[in-house]
Amino acid sequence: MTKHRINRTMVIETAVQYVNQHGLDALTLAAIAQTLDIKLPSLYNHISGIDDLYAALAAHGAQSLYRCCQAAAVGRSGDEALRTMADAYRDFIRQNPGIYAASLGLSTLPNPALEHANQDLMHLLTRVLEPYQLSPHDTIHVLRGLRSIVHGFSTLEATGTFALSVDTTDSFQTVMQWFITSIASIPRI
Amino acid sequence: MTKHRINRTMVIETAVQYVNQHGLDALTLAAIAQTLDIKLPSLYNHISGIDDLYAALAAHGAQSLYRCCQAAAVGRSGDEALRTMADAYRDFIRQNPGIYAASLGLSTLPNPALEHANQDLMHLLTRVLEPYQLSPHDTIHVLRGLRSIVHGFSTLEATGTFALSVDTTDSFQTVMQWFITSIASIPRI
DNA sequence: CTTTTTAAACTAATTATATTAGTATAAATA
DNA sequence: TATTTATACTAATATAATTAGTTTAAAAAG
Repeated sequence: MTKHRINRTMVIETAVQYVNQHGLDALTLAAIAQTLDIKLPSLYNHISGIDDLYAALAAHGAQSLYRCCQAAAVGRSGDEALRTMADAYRDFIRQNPGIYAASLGLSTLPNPALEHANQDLMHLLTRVLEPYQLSPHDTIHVLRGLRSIVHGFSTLEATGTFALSVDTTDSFQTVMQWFITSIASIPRI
Repeated sequence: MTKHRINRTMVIETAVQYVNQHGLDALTLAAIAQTLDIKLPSLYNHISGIDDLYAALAAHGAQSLYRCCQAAAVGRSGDEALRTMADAYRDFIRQNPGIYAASLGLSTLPNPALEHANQDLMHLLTRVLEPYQLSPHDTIHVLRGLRSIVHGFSTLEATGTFALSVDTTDSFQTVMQWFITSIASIPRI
């Protein structure tokens, strides 16, 4: 009789698939155990509990999002880089709603891997903003504005807040273009 | 021996206080029952279950938010009205994080009262945008942009995503001013 | 190759939460 | 005053997370 030989990576990968298909709120250890064809308590050989799993999903999500944005920025600069990264960020949320929700890290526990990935993303955005020669102060404002628009638009879109009358991609790109134009008109140092 | 004579309004009000203090995720029927000094199953005389309570909180939150924004717009117009409403929206989220989270209505169940309150808010914003004489199409883009910025900024702020280096109110008002300036520069009909 | 150790599965039991069923009683009404 | 109704209760069930303790297959040591 063969043992299952599950490992931590398999548990997390299974949970990633699960939350993207069924939503973060639907995540239960019972569901993950059943998918892996083991009994629920056996999961505790690989994770220390459901909070550990949440933390792993959060870090995984933030790292995936970072790589996604990084890939979008390769070989581009200025307005075009910002547009492409914004589209990539939104697409990531559309295709990975559960993992993105996890990456917002509702838990109050410290999560170094999550924080590191978030910092990587901030550094990437900061580098893309360099050609605009903004003051450090204005750079922070722009970073916060960018993230607010992309995060806000995508989550409202995901929760079905927007009516169906007008194409959401059209709205998103229009709003992004307004913001990018605003950046260009900020007084330089 | 006196009976407690709880009613539905008291249950919902208790839950409102509770989620704003402890977060939406911490809401349990046991906690509400204990606060009201009754046994848990007695709550079922006033609500049909926890999903009913979630729905009631969502409607309550959206209605409160609407009244908040409405009050902020009284006696103001144009850029000033937009600025004041945006500040009111953000302040509402800061002061009522649990109820705002509930109003985003993660549940997939239909919630007429919630949808009605959301429509009221959209109509209010649409009226405030009238002086800008935008096309219906552009009005939709602006509404979605406004909501994305305010919602996105406030939720990222609430989850502690922003570093502490620069005052968040400064960032918020700066980003809002950029957006309002963008609206003014949209070609008219 | 055999023995020992370790990792990872298991069963069983506990706690917390939501829910339902059925009962008792205070308050409102006829 | 008698009846009805609303609202509280106790008791029991289902699902979920967790812990304790046991078994066994795989890996490592001899």
